[in-house]
Amino acid sequence: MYAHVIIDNPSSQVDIEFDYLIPRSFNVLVGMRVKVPFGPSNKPTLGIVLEVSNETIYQGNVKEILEVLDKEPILNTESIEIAKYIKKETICPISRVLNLMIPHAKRLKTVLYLQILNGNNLDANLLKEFKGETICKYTPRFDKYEAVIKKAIENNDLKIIKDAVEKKTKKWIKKYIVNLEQYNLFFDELKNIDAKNLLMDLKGLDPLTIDEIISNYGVSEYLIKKLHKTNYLKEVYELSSKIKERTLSIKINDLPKIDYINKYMDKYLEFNKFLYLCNSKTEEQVFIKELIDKNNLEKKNTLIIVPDILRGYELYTLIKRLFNNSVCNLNSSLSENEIDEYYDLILNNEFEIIITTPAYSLWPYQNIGCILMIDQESSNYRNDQSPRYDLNLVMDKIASLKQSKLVYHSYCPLLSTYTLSMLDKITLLSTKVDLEKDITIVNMMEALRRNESLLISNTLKEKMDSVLNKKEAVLLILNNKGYSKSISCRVCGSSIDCPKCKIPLQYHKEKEELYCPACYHKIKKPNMCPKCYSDKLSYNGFGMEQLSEVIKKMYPNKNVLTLKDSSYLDLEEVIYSLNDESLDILITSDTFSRSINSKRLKLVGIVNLDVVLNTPSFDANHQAYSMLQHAKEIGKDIEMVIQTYSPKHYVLKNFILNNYDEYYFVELNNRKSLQVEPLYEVNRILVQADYNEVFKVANNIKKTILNIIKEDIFVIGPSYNFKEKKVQLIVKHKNKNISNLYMHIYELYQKTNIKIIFDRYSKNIS
DNA sequence: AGCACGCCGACT
DNA sequence: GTCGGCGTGCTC
Repeated sequence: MYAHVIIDNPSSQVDIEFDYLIPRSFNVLVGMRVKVPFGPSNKPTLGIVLEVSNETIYQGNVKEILEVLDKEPILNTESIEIAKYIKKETICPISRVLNLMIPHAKRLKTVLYLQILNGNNLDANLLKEFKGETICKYTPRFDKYEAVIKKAIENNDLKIIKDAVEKKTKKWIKKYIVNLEQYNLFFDELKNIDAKNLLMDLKGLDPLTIDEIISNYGVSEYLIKKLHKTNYLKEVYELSSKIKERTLSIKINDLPKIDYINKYMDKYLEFNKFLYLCNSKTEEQVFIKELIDKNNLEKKNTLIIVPDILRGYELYTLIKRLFNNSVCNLNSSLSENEIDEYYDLILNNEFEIIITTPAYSLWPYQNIGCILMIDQESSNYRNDQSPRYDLNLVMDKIASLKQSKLVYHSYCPLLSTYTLSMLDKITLLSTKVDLEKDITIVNMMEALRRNESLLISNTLKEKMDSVLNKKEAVLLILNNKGYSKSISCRVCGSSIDCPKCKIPLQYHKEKEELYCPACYHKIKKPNMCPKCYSDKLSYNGFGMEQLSEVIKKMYPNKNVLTLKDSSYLDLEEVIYSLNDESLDILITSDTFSRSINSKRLKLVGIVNLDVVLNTPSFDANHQAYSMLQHAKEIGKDIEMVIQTYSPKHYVLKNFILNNYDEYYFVELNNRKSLQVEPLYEVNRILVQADYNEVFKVANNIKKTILNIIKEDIFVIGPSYNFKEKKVQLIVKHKNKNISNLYMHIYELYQKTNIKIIFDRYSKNIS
C-alpha cells in the first residue's frame, strides 16, 4: 500500500504529493501525520497523508514511511477538501494551508545526534562525552569540539544523524490517592492517629498533590511519603494542564428582550446564510445569546470568529457569564502548549462554543451548527501572508461543506456582502433603530485658523473638562502607535525613509527608535538629517505617544492610560481601572477601542478622522465609516467629538444621519469609477526572479492573461514593488474562474527558480 | 526549503 | 593537489 503524502515544506517546488510505501505493520489512514525520509540525505521530515491507495505512478525508488505519529487521523476528509479548496482559491502550496489546520506543536523539529563509527581514532576528550554510548545527542557542550568533529566526520570515524521529533513537552504531576485495598484490610494496624485521620479524610477524594495535602490537612511531607511506602497511599500521575482561565472584569447587565431579535431567530431556523446588521452593543449581546440558545437546542456547537484578540476576550467573558456550556477562547497570545492542548480537546469535541481569531479558524471543528463572523468587514479577515485568503469566502465554503449556518455580523458590512443581501443570495437581518447620539464635528481647518492645538481642539477640550469634572471617563482614538508619523528635515525638506521600502519611518519616542510601518525595520533615531546634516528636524503627523504627552500636560491630576497592544493583561487593566474609577482618559487605536465598552465612558474623541480617510487603500472610506460606527457603541449615552479637516465628507454625513444605504450607493459609485471591489476583483501578482529576467517573466505572464481573458480586464504593470522587493502586476477583472488560469501559471513556474505569488484578496492596493 | 553535487578560482 | 564559495537541480 502507498501513502500519498504532502511534505511539511512551504516551497512551491515540493508542492506535490509524494508516494511512500506503508510497511505491513503500520496503520496509516488519511489525515494522519507520518515521519518520512526526504531528499538525498533521507532527512526525517513531517508529512500529512492525503490519500492511501494500492498503486503509485512514481517511476523511481519509493521509500518507506519511518513512523506513524497519530493513532487517529487529526484531519478528516472534509478538512482536506477545504485545504484543497483554499489552495485552488488562493494559488498557494497546500502545506501552507495544512499548517493552519494543525497547531505548531504538532509539527516536528530537527534534532542532531552524533554516532561513533570508529572510536579508536577519536579525540579522547570527545570520546569521554559519549559516556560509553555510541550515539549521543548533539548538545551545546559539543560546540567546543567543532573542529575535531569536522575532521572525524571526514575520516569516517563519526557521523551526524538527523532526526525529527515532536515539539511538545508533556508535564506530568505526581498526586496521591488512598489505596482502598490496603485501607480496607489493614487500617486497624496503623498506630499513628495523624495517619489514621489523614487516610479517613482523603478516602474517596480525587488525587491530590503533596503540596495540596500538606496545606489542606496540616500533615508533614514525611507522613505522606511513609504512607506511600507502606502502600496506604498510591501515586498517580496526571497530565498537568497548561490552560489558564482568562476572563475580564466586565459587568454584564441583565439583557433586555428585543422583539425583532426573536423574529430574526424565526428566520434563522428557515434560512442558511445571513447578514446581521447590528445597531448596538446590547443588541449584539442579545443576538449572540439567542443564537447560541438555538444551537444548544439542536445540540450543535457554535463557532464564533473574532477579528482580534481583545474582541475574543470581550465575547468570551460575556458567554462565560451567560451559559454553562463549555467555552474556549483561542488566540495567538496563548502559549504553544496551551494551543496544542486545546487542539486535542477539540479533536475530542469537548467544546460547545468556540471563540477564535482567524489564526485557528480552520481547525477541524466538529458538529458546528453555526459559524458567526463578528465584524465581518474587518481587514483582519484577509490574510496578507500565504495562504492569502479572504476568510469571509472561506467560511462560506466551510459552512456549506459542514452544512452549518453562516452569520456575518457587522455594524458596517462589506459592500460585496450587502450587495448579496440585496440580491437575496443571503438573508438580511436588519432593523433600523435611530439611537439618539450627541455628535459634534470639529472643523480642524477653522481650529488651525484660530490657532488652537491641532491635537485637542478647544471644543474637544471643553467637552473633556465637563466629563472629567463629573468623574466620568474619556476615550480618545488615534490610529498611530508612535510619536510622529514621520520625521523630515526643515532645511532640505527630505524625510527619513526606510532603506528597503522607501517610505517614511515612524518615530517612537519611548525607545528613541524609528520604525518602518511596512517591514518593521528599525533604526536608532538620528540627531541630524542624514542628507544635509542639519539638526533642524520636524515631527509630522501625530501619534499616540505624542497625544499622551500632551494630555498628561493638559491634565496633570488625571490618570491617563495608553492601550497599544492586544494583550489580555493590558485590556484587563483598562477594564478594571475603568470600573474602579481610577482611569480618567484612555488613548487607543480604532481596533482596540472596539473591544471596550464601559458605562463610565461618556465621551469619545476621534482625534483625527483624516488619518483613516487618507489611508492609501481602496476601502479607506469604509474603514472610516466602520470606525465611527464602532466608536459610538463604546459607552451608553456617549457623546462623540470628531475632529477632521474634511467635515463635509459623505462618510461623515451619512454616519450622522445613520444612513448606511445612502453611504452604500455613493461608495459603490466611487468604486465603480475606480474599477475596484466589489465591481472588479483586484489581484496582485508578484514575481521574484533573477534581475535580468524578472521583467521579462512578468511581461510574459501579462501576455498570457490578456490572451486568455479578453473582456473586462486591465493588467497594470509590471512595476517594481519596493516593499515586497518583487516585480508586481495588478490585474483588475470580473472573471469568476480566474483561479484556473492563475493555477496554470503557478504550475508552469512551480519547478523553476522563479517565484510567483498570487494575491487575490489584497488589502494593500489603492 | 534544504541538501548534494559540480564547476571554478585561490591558496598550499 | 586541495579547499571552499556559490550556482543549479532534485526531493516519492
